Amino acid sequence: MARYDPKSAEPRQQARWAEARAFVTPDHDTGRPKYYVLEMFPYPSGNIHMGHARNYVMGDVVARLKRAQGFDVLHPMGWDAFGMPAENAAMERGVHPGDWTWSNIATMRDQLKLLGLSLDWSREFATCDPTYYGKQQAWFLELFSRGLVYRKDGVVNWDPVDNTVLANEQVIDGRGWRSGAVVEKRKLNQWFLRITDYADDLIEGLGELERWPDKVRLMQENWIGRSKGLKMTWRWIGDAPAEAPEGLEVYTTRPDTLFGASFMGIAPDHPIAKALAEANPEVAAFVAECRKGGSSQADIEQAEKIGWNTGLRVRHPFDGREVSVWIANFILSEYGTGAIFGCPAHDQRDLEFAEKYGLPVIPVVRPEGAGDDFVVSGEAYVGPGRLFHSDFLDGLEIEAAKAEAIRRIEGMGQGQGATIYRLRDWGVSRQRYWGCPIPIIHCQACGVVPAPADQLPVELPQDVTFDVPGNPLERHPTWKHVACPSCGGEATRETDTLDTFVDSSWYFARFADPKAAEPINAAAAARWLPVDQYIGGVEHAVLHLLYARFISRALSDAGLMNVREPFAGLFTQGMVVHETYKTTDGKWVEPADVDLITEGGQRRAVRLSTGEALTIGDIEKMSKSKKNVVAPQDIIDAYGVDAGRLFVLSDSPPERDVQWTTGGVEGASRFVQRVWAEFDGFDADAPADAAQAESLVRETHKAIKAVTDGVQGFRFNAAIAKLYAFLAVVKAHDRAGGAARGEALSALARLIAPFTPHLAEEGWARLDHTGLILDAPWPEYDPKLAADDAVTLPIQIGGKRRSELVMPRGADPAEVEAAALADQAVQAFLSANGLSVKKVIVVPDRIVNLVAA
RNA sequence: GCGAGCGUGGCGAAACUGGUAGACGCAAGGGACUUAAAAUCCCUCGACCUCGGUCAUGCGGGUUCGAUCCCCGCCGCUCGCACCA
Repeated sequence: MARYDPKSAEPRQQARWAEARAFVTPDHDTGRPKYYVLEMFPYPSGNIHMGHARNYVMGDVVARLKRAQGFDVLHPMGWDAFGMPAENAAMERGVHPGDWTWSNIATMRDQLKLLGLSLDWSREFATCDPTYYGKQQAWFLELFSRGLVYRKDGVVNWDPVDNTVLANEQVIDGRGWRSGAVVEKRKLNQWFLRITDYADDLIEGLGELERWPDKVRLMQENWIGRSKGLKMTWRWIGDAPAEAPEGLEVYTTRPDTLFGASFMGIAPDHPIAKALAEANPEVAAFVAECRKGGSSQADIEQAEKIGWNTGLRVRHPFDGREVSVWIANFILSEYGTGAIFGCPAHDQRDLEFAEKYGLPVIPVVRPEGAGDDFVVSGEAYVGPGRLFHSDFLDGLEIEAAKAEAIRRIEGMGQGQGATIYRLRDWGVSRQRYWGCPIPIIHCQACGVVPAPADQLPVELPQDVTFDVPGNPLERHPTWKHVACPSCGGEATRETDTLDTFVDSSWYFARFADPKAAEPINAAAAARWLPVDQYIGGVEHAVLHLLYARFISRALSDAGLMNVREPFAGLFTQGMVVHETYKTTDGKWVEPADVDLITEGGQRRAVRLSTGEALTIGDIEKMSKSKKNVVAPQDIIDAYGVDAGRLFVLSDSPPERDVQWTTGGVEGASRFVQRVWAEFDGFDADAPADAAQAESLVRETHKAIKAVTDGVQGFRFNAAIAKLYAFLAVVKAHDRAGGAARGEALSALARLIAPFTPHLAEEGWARLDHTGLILDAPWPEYDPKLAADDAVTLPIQIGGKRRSELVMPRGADPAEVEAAALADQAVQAFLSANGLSVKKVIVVPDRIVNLVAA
């Protein structure tokens, strides 16, 4: 009996699949139901790492299961190939971004193929290919013609390291999501996509996404940040500032507290504040003071509220009081109208401000039971209650008071109920070379002119230089100079390129027919979309996943697509993490150079190359900087890809991080060997022991049920545990005979196939099945065959297990009760403790509980 | 601060709708085979003790015949958002 040799088996089976073109998805409708499995496509950084491997193996398990269950499965792969790292490589090494990217793709494609994934490589594309981004330009212009693309001067997030603009979604804790540099504010003329037009629709759509994690839906909802309130104007007392002749417009979600207003606040960069600053150096100095202080967590918590009394005054719309207008550092110009009315009694920030500047604090909502003497200090009252000190609102509950206040203000013509959003339009201009050129031409005479359809794709020039900072397209000698398509005069191309998140916001639709002349082949998209199961990291919860939902809506409204929700099911997988090791002088050491020793319950680490003792550090995401990386290639060389595939899924639930350990993958490898030993030792003519045969059939069907449920429910770790247990059962039934064992092994081969496809094929062939296990149907569960004749019922007394009872399945509860009461151990326990049975609970085929006293 | 999630052996974790807590794997210990080691196979493995029990799913309460699971209040960790009016 030979050991299983993955080194020969895995290439052999991969060659069989390739020869059969097994994963090429048919373009025509076969009458079978469709299933579209997609993993977030990779950025071609250079190498496939363990995180990629786990992600793609998960998708592969789903793809292989669905295929066996009779679906036509679309499972494509491509490359999110534009982006900064290619330009960094160009700057550091003088290599062209395109050459660097395509060479990485070639490497990673080969690495990916070693994983034995059931991918349809015939549909592969890279977003940096003009045949892809040209189509993107086509739909971009369609959205432009529909008014969803526009240009405006705006304050943007500027990443000083990457020298480019970032979308709000790409700024994390005040830093660039890629570079980690502190983001600056800059004023630039930028292209925007009107995602805010879809704010409501994007929120409504979340409700239907039942197969999305609640967490992601909630994150998107919070990101869009819809709030309902009142936009109203406060009329000036005295001369009106030129910037706001009608009055000061504010937004509030608490119109019920209007009678508690004690000051007005405007943002330091509100137009009125700006005008005042220009006229008065003292105001300018104050405004500059406000800009200090970062946006990190600590900065905000420590930042003191500061204000400047402008001397401007407005009149309260209800009681006619005079209210002074302050510039305040805690008011955001980008949210609402950039101005508020301050109600210190019921807003913590307003309270801190009012207490600092000695402004009145007027409570207007009091909790149940509080009297007219209810006062607020130190902590604003934000709980429920009824209105008081509020004239016509007195006695109303908060919601009713809000409605009444809005009705009155509307009646006075000083405002109306309004819904506002935190979501901003998506700034897509990037001052970079390695991206999709924005297909726009600027003409002195005609203004902004779209590139004509017959000039698409607007291709990137090849001859560019990276020896100086800035945008190579901008300084290219000829590229941007073109004739205006409209008047024929001298004109220049837009030199900004699109945010790479635009590239990934529609690629899933392109996979339906990647060679189509139009951006999206309507018939193919109708067949395949939406993606039935999408798998990727949770880090894209409000980036890629929100953009893709928006673009799908926009393209659908433009008639280019037919699915508004692109991803019917979403799964966010955890990372691969690994222990870290450090020398005493603080240098990281890679796991391959570490020996782990357990002595007297203590684990310690020793460096293999030098023998020195190492410190065992935290378990962290695999990263080059911490050197805690294990390359998929090395695992494949040492254990075979099936063992690696099995281990990344076996040790933790897929949504959680999995800790890579050598011991763990060795265990998986042992399992592979043991499974092979069972296949290899199979004798179809072995005589059968009837009882064992019957028992094995039962166990086989139980395993089919458990594994199928586990895989379908994304509980891969539990499914694999059942497979381990089933193998032990098969081994134990060594006298079950050729027929029963043949069936059990056939089921085992098919059940492990999604996880260890190469081993499964080898076993399938050894069991004398013809053809590929890929084409074999998923084993069918028969509940009748899985049912035990007898069940073991625990007997509890007062909720604690005291004995057990073996009864026929479906036994009459009265009989079970009688048998439980007659049980010797039960009788002994009762008499020893002087108890008698007061009540008997029988849960059929599960448990018996005796209530005794 | 707001929102969400999670706390189970030495470790990763199971337990599908409230019904025998700890499946499966790792580590550890013992044994078989071997001149020896590796590999492989078998056994043990939550804690405590009088070996029959007692206590155990972060802590304290509650509901229930019965709670890892449901409810209330704490504590801890992780993630997301954050001066959003």
